[in-house]
Amino acid sequence: MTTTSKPATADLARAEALFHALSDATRLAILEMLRDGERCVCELQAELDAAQSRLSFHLRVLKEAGLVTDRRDGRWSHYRIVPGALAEVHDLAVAMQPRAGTLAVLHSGACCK
Amino acid sequence: MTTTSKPATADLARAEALFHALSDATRLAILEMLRDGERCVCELQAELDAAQSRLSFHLRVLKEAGLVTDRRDGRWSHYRIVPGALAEVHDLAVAMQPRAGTLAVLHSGACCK
DNA sequence: CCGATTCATCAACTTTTCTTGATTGTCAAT
DNA sequence: ATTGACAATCAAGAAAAGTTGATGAATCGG
Repeated sequence: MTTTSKPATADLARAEALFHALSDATRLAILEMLRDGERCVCELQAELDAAQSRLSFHLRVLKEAGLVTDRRDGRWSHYRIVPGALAEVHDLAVAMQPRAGTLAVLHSGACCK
Repeated sequence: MTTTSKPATADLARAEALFHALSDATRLAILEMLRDGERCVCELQAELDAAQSRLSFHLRVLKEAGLVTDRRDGRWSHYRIVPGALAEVHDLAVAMQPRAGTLAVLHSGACCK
């Protein structure tokens, strides 16, 4: 049997990293742009009106979190969303939901003595 | 018709706040404990082995993000997960997914000139 | 080869977030 | 009333994250 069990510390770290990568307006805006498909850095830069090094910084954060990948083509770098990444976030949110039947339950027994 | 449209800035701010609240190991651990139902602060404190003021700080972050609520009972504060909150995260993740048919598309036209 | 373009990286700085210890308020028991 | 327990809040410091401007590597066009 595989009931809803306690998450391993690895999962915790993964969740932390993913959510952190998503906790910034610039990065969310980047992901929003990438929803339409691949984009090169200069396009992102133009549309987001962000300094080049700032953008580079945020792209790196997204990349290290596994949310995007890049592809080099001559002088240009193209970024795109990693297919499964958002699904992972999705799954995390589901896994964090309260266990069945516990929502209104006032946790058995009075708390602290 | 209601196609997948650009998210309003309000949504962006909300997403940012939610993800930020979730981007910390202590807060994730708290939420994990609350999955079983309501808990008082002293219980969380004991199980998480965290200083009282530290816990209070994180509980406040979770509360301000709308992820938990508290209920005062005498000297004790009981925290619980806000039912819809995780679903909101879930929905955000879904809304961020690449638009249909764009995953492998190399964004029309070469980028920058 | 030379200059210009695209982008990553670095160091210095600013801002935000987290932690710690102390204080304060509230409640309950005696 | 006094005492002790629980928890929120505060101020100060430490740590992490984000910004900026400069430098350098790689690529392309002439």
